Amino acid sequence: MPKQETFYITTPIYYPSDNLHIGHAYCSVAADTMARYKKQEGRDVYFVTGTDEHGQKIERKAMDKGVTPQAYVDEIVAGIKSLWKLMNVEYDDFIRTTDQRHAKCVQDIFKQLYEQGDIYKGSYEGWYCTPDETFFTELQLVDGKCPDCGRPVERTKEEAYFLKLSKYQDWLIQYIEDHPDFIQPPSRKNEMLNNFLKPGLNDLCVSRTTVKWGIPVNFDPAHTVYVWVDALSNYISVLGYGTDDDSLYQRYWPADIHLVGKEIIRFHTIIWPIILHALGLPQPKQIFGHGWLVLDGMKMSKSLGNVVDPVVLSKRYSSDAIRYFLMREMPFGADGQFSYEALLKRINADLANDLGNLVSRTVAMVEKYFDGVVPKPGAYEEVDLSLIALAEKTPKAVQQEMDGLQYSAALSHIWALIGEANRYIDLTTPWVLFKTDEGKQRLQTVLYVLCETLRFIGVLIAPTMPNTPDKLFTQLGLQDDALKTLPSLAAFGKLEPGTKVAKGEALFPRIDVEKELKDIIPTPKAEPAAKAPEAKTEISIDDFQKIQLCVAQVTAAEKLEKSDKLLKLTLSLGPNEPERTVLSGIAQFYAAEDMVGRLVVLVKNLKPVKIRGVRSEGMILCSSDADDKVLKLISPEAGAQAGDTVR
RNA sequence: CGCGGGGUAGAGCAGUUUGGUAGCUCGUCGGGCUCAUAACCCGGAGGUCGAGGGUUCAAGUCCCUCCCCCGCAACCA
Repeated sequence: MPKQETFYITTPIYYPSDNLHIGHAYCSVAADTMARYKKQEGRDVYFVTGTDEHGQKIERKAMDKGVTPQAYVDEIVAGIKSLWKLMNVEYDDFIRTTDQRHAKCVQDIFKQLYEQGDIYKGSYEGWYCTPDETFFTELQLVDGKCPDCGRPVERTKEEAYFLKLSKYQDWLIQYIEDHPDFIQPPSRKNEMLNNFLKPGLNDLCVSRTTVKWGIPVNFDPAHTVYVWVDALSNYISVLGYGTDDDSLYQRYWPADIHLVGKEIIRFHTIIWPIILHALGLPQPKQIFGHGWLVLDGMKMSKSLGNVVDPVVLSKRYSSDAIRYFLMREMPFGADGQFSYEALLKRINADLANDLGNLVSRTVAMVEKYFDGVVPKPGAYEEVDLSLIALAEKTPKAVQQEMDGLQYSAALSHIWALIGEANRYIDLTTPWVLFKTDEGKQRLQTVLYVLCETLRFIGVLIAPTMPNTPDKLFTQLGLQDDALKTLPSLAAFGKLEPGTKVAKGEALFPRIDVEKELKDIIPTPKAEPAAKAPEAKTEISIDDFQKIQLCVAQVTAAEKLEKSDKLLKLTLSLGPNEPERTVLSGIAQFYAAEDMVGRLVVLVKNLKPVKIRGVRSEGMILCSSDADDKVLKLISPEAGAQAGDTVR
């Protein structure tokens, strides 16, 4: 038997500090769809996903919850695995960075790089936040303070290991330029070259002594392997690289595609190739940076509270519908809008009306006109041949788009065929044919052509929608698995006449969009606390006392660059408290210079947020009219002192 | 002058590499059909392709200038 051509595809390993959102699902569904497609083509496919479980953030989250980091991630990972099951993401292996096999591999890689001089011991100079036990670079600081807690930081040195990125920089530039497909889409390539590679690489700090939740450096246990050497190595540790049995590594490496989000393409196209090159290993064939699903123009993130839960959606509308939407709605590689309205309209228009209804009307006619038996076709006429020709060329068109990871374009070819099939019914008017004997003869051919076209469609949608083809084939009465394969689409007409169809439930029931939007938009997870209290909602004095208000004096003010509305204010809270920085959206009403010296009312214990890179520690009170057109500062009368309590 | 991406009908997008009547989906308006999931099919309306200048017989597409939006350094796909 000839050796099958292999295909190795990966998703990033996700960071399980929290449950995943629809954006993660987007990436995994894309990888899964490609894996299924390549399997259909007959390739020997290996598809890997996993989780990147180390680091301080998880350490802290676990501590807050009062559990061990391992227990914490175990629970999240269980949720992630059940999500993939729900969404039919069928991976061959799931790698966790806390797996023994992974840790061993990382330690070996680290050691080898150290021994050959690509990793060296140096010192990491940075800013240290003592209460948080965290290092930050100059750039990470916000106003010279800790970006996490806002407290002052001190300049400190920490002993650390470094990876010599600089040594390989010229090689990498050359490699990227010699391999135009290495980084996809091409815009990402330009970004990497111009922004990072050409200005020059700094050596990368790859160990920490302050973070304990990680893989220890085995020859220097005070150190923990930090981030990227740990995370990126998963792509080969999962294949058993460096172990006694590295058969998977031998079989599948180099990867055909690393699918990653655009925010981490940098690490995958700079650090990872350099690690591999230093180890003397071949490069992955392609790194594809896809875009983001954005919600109202905003990136989806937990902190913004605008995440969309794929579990809720999949359970409510079926995972096939969600998968279809994700792959169809936006071109892969670019950002795309997510909205519930777009989702529901897609489901109705494409899945219920076009596909579902086509199946429904075809099967219904076979039942009505031929007692449910797929008829035997006669001679094809022009109208038949034109649909047949389209059906026959669609697999090829789909293949071309899939090879370029253009999922949306691939699906639109399939839907063009669905559209033509619907049109074909109108052109041939089966209900008229049925009225005469001559017409009935002709009707046999028409319905056969439709049934066979449905077989084509069922096979073609399978990678994107794994559950639907079986339902479709069952209705068609198609049993023979050999007719459910991609190669079986080589020629039209393989469907055996004589099989019995069975009309079943609607493949995709129509959704009442307006009603549904009302039900789903205030998502189950929406936080009522985020809303301003209604006028009639009464609160107790205890509730009110949770809000600490105080008088503050503006000591400095400036307009925030690139912002129409924001002023950056520095506030004094009296001699005993540190100054605060607060952003306020009043620039259209107050000039920065007029603010200095004013007394304002500050919400003191508001959770700090980072806005446009600046940390805002509180909020100052204003009155506003109904449309927020007129804002007026609330100021205490003369005589109040900065730091006074307001109640 | 930091870098990259984007600005095309009410909404969401394709088209820009290789200049040649501006296209798709949804929505909207009108018609057809009755096999079907109030579905399907046909047709119409709706765009100074961000602004200005240039090259050309011809520019959404090439060149120049400008404006606006988004992202950009370390564990957010």
